[in-house]
Amino acid sequence: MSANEDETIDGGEPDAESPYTLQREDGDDARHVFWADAVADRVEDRDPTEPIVIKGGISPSGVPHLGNVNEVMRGYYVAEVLRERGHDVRQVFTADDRDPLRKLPRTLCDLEGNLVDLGEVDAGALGRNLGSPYTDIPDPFGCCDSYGAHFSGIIQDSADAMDVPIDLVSTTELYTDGEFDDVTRHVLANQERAREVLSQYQDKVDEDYVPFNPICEECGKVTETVTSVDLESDPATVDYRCTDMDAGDRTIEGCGHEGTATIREGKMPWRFEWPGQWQALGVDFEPFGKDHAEGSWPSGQDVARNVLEIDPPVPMVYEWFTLEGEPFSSSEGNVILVSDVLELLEPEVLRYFFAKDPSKARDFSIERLDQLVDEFDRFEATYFGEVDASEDEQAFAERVYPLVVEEPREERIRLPYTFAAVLGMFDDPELREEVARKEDHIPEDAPEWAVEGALERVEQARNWARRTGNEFDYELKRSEIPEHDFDSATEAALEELADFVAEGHGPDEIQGEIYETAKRHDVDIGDFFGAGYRLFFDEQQGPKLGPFLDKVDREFVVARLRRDR
RNA sequence: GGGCCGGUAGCUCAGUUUGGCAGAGCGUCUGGCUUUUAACCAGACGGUCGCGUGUUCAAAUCGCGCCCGGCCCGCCA
Repeated sequence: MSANEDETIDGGEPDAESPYTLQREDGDDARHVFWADAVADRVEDRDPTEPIVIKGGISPSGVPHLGNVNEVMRGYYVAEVLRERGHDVRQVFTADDRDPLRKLPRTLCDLEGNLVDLGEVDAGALGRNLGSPYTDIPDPFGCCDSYGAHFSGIIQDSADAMDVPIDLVSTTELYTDGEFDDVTRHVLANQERAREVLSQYQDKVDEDYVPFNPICEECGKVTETVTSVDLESDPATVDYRCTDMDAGDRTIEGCGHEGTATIREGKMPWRFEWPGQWQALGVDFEPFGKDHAEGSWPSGQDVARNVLEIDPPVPMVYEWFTLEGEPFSSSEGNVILVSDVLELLEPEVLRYFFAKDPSKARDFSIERLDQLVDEFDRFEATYFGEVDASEDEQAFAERVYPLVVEEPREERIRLPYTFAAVLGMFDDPELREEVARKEDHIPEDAPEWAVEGALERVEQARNWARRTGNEFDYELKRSEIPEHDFDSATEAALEELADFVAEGHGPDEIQGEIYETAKRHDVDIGDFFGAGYRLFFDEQQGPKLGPFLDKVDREFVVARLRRDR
């Protein structure tokens, strides 16, 4: 915050601390190749008490897609850097599960991450719960304690799958367990101050605004009309009337009930709840998406300083990324979960993706996933000094690679991703290994664990090829011969090639014979290969044919070359 | 309309704080691997660094103006 010395703390003006932390490094700070080091410097500048607390959080409102993983991974790297520097760090993740359901999601997902249309669950039950906190709504899948618990659980699973230790904190529990008592009471005791501060950011804040929304004991909905506040009770209470609530383009009707709720039976509005979490949890750093940068953050840090009288955490805005060039949208089906991604690549590749500069907008593309994996492979090879790389690349790899993988091990083997995809056409693991060795992708003396690790990628790359249906998705057309139309010369050449294969030759001989046969019959070599790919894959291109024909059972190959079956 | 972030090769991205020859990988093309088809090797092609302008010996980098995309400026999170 030393870049802007002139911030005003007179209460009349919003403070001007920019959340674009990565753009505001001070001249006297060391220059870092890794953004998390710059953030860690800023955290240390606060002289934080241990453990240092790093937070992320989302509202468990529906399908937790890959974009939400920013909330976990960005904090994780800062946490790891601080741990490296000898600090005790706690990474918490709040499930903001006392938020009310404001509209019906069109798409949900089960615990395995399978997308499920709203129509396939009890949509009526969900509809009756509009306006109620996520933790009070029954799980539409019936497998968890509540709607909120269902989606929080998926977030926890995602973090586990990426090997990131988080303390998942339920915001509902912060209220019900009384951990929010002090901060809620403080805000209510300083209502006027609270109104004064927030009114600078929200026009709707007027004389009647009370920064607490009780849950109606009659209908269970979060409601907004508080008629009086009693701070003498313990816990404090509010009287309320259950009135209509605006929710986007529609209104959620209140039941009209008049009652009393304790401050454990409701919630603060987000603009206070967020800073309240900073205080109750002692947060030192929190990354957030760019949607918060010009709205919640300015008001949040103002509330922190001038209502709660605490220092807000070090902020960091991250850019959103897109999926195949389009925004994430579960209703449009443009969504992908961590569990989906981990069927396509290793966790460390995904961790690498989140180690890149958070201030850059990026696209995550399944179609071109091979580019990301290749980039990771190069990053890894750079760390081990196996490729020529620029100074910048080297410096980045040296600094970041150890944080991305569980343990740097030089003997690790990475099959090139597209090669692995092609190997996926063999179901037999031994065959995969044999071909990979033959093509020099596995060294003679490779340790067993490294070979196993390398072959795991075959399964993932095959999933990728199948999912995208791309040019690496070779499927041996075993059961039925593909449609074909060859001239007589080609047919004669195929006969001869069949005879050659029937005699029993090795992969290299078969490869050579393909050329020879084509030449003898005056068939264009490219066309002849094409005929082979047509017969076996119903494609125009394919894997190197000699070794392939050598691997598939001979009887079938001979018969197929003769077009017998 | 106002504020903020982003825009670098066909694609994915480094490089922008602290000005110093425009970079990498992939793709493409050419050649090689005593035979074009997952691989490998060598080379080539590929750029108005969104546009304009100012400062400077020197600008992708700094200033100003503009264009495009996104986010925020109601509510909610």
